Amino acid sequence: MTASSGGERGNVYAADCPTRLLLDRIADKWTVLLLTTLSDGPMRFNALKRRIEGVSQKMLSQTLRQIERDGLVTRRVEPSVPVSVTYTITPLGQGLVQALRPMIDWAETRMSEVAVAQSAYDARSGEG
Amino acid sequence: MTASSGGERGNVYAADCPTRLLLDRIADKWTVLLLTTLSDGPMRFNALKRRIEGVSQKMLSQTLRQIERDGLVTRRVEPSVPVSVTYTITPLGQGLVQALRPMIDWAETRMSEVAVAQSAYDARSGEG
DNA sequence: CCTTGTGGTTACCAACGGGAACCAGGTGTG
DNA sequence: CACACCTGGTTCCCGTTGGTAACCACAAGG
Repeated sequence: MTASSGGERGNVYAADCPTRLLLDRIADKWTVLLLTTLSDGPMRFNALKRRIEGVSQKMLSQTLRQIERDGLVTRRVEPSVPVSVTYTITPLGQGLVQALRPMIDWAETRMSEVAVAQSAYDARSGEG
Repeated sequence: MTASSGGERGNVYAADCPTRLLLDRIADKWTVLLLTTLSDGPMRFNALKRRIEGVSQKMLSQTLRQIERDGLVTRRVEPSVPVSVTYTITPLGQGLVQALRPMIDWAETRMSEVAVAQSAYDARSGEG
């Protein structure tokens, strides 16, 4: 093991550690997809819904509320004819997106290797 | 928006995109905690259970099975007296841990700012 | 009047996750 | 020999979570 690689930094392993609680929240698929989408620029509720395939209104409003509370996005309501709600990423949220980028890059570049590993695993467990 | 920041890289927004499926899997709290723990060195089942507070045997074995299938860790069974099962991270898994590190660092350094934002939000929604 | 669009909330139900019991197989103890 | 105990799981039960779809309010358009 390469000395202090992953263990003693803060204490993410304690269930009561606030960093762990935050990590539980940002290591969430809808949060990641929403933040990366919003890092492209402000977007309205239904635009987000159309952009991110498979997200339900429920999870969309719920996750948006959550990341708004965390200070990662701001919610602006324009009292126009059909009321228009725009979500904008904050500098704090932009910082998180930068931190998430390596993970997304990894998923994109290493995906094929993972697929190969999965096939090998399935073949192994198939034969016994 | 800073040109190609978050949108057109692959197409993580399509539900059928394999990268999105992989992202859904690695953006998971137990996966993140397990991989970072194992990046410190091989560890046995119950050692992992003791180290990561709050994880159930069920989720532990389930998540370990999953990341083993993904080629991120290897599972070695030693037929010793009480059978001993050791999990070791693979080079592929180590690469992912490196990619996850910025996210964890962000959580640790920006946590206080998030806490402030939450208090502000709660105060706002409380009064109005 | 009904339909379309906005941004949600709510009811209902399936699926996921946690807790604890149970399992297998050998070891130590009385 | 019976019994509890260690290992690493799996299974059962149940509560919480998330998905589906309906409903809400409001205004424009036909």
